[in-house]
Amino acid sequence: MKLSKRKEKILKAVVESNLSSGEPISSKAIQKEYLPDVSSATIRNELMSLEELGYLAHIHTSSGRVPTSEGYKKYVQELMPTKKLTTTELATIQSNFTNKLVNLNDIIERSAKTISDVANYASVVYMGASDATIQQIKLVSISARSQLVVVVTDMGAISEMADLGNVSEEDLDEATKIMCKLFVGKPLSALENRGQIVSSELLKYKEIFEKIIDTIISRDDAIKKFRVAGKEKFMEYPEFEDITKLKRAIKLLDNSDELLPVIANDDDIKINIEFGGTAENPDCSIVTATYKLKGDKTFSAGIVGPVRMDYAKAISVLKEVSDKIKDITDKE
Amino acid sequence: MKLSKRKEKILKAVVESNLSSGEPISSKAIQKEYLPDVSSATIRNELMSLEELGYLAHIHTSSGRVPTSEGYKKYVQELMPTKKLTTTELATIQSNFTNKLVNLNDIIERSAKTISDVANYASVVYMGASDATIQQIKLVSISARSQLVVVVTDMGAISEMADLGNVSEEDLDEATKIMCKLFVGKPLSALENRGQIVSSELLKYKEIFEKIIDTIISRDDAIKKFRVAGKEKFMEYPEFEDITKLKRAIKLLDNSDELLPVIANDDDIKINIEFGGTAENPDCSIVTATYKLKGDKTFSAGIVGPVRMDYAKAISVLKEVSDKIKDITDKE
DNA sequence: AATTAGCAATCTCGTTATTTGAGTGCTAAC
DNA sequence: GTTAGCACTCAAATAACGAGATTGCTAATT
Repeated sequence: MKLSKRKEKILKAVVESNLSSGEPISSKAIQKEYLPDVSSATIRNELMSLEELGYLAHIHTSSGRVPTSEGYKKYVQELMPTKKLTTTELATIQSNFTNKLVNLNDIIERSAKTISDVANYASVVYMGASDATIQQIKLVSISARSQLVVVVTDMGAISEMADLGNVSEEDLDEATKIMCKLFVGKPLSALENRGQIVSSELLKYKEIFEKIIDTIISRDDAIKKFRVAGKEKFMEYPEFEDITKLKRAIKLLDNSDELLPVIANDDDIKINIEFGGTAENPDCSIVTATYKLKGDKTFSAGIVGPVRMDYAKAISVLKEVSDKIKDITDKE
Repeated sequence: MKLSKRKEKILKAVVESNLSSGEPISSKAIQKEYLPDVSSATIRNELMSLEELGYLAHIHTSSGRVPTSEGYKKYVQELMPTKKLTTTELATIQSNFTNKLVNLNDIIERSAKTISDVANYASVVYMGASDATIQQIKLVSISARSQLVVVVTDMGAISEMADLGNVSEEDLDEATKIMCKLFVGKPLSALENRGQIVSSELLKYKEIFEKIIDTIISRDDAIKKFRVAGKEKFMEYPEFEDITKLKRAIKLLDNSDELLPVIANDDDIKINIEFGGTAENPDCSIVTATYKLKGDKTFSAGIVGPVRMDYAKAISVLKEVSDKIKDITDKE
């Protein structure tokens, strides 16, 4: 439903005041600071009406109004001015992405940290793919009984120590060659269907291959990478001074893999906001940005903060960082 | 100074009561629960004496006694019974170290997590060496313009993407061979003194080498590995309900590299306790265990919790985990 | 019909007083 | 050296009170 111009103005006033102060606002204060042309009584009438519509709430009979989650939603969707990041903030982001970042792990770590630092809320970043393509496999002998298995995919390199037993340098080279021949260019999931691979060459090194495949498959970060940053930011907001609320919020981030949309449907960046978070976590809001990258990869970043969040800034930061990621990954 | 048997009993009672309840204890309660044979008045006299000696303190005229840091220290050093871990706890630790853990990073991560989980306090683990010996260097071509540099040392493997420009497969192999010839068996720090290496073979690939060396040196985790776990455990203790204290404690862990003794002087495990932590952080106690591993490595693990900490358990956990580490690293 | 002024009613918050109860420290007796 | 007894101290809980802010309603005004 469409609100009257004046109702919009008032809702905007309540939200923005709450955003900066965290406190409820009174009709008188609205009049003084936002709408000097009408009386506080009129504003009071409008407030009552907005409350009936579900956008505002009352703590008790005689204290000012606060926006509900619905109110915040309305504000973000219809009333919020787009906020440009300051040059300082843009510079901070820029400086975090100037260094060469070729390693995917570094990229998501840096992203999470940057988002959290600039927005000043906790953040979580995900990058994943439905599958990854194997580009290289190398076996490096370390000591008599231990070897390093390196598998390079378009999702980055996994290196993992393996205990293959006593294998000669020649056998190792031979095994490497065979594995490359069989698997390079294939998807990582091909390793899992090992039963289907029948190869006379494979037979000789069967035991070794089994171990290597086990080693790789056990790495659940091979095609999915999560990173959380800035949990401690919650401590800066009075909403979370109550330690039980703080605990709840932190717990939310510990299960962050359920927080982000991990599949992008669109080439364009898609912003989603959960106002008042989940049912168990009504104190948090979650802003997420998701999009497709080259090669069937999904990038997804989220900001988790209080419902009283600077949504405009959160969105700007997510967009800015997402752009940087796009730049980096497109170059490859 | 040696305390009388009865004073010892009373100090023990105060500490143990405080340990479990967190509250001050009164003379009457001590009588009832710990020393039914003497009157509360006698106990009061002893309490006064113990207070004069600096082991106990008074919040105000009429509330029970709490141990001071000195009191805790005395307790731990002379009065504390050694506490065996329960079979469940031992099993938990065991299960965390059964899987093959060949990767050093995994070891310290697992150690930190295990310590934190079993002791129920925050933990920090360090493993480092004055230097690491290079065992292998490999360059793996990923795409036309990017390569993976793998350097294996006795401190684990570092793999890092590098942008060496357009290098042919043959040149890469050749460069690998030369680097191995020059550096395998040498300490990692040899890479830093690159100026001293004059080699005619090196000249051809000078640019590549420079880049590789930069890549490796920039990894400060090559010979020093830190891990913190369980920061959120602080939230479970009433001492840290006050959010400013919580912040202080978390900050302490963020600078955890200053927390642990990073040089072991002795082959035997050495336990150290800072009662009442540092000057800026009088609410925390820090229990550390340090010892030498094979090959000039130092292992150091710490537990950070409230002064009112279960020191017996903390020490047992650190010892148990340290033993596991010893087992693993000795096997190599 | 919309707006406004006026006012009673409501509720929070800070202050002050009062009480209660636990615990100590001292003294004198054992 | 130990203990009983008791005055004294202090924190924490409770109540009472007033000040201040804000609403919601009603009646007057535009």
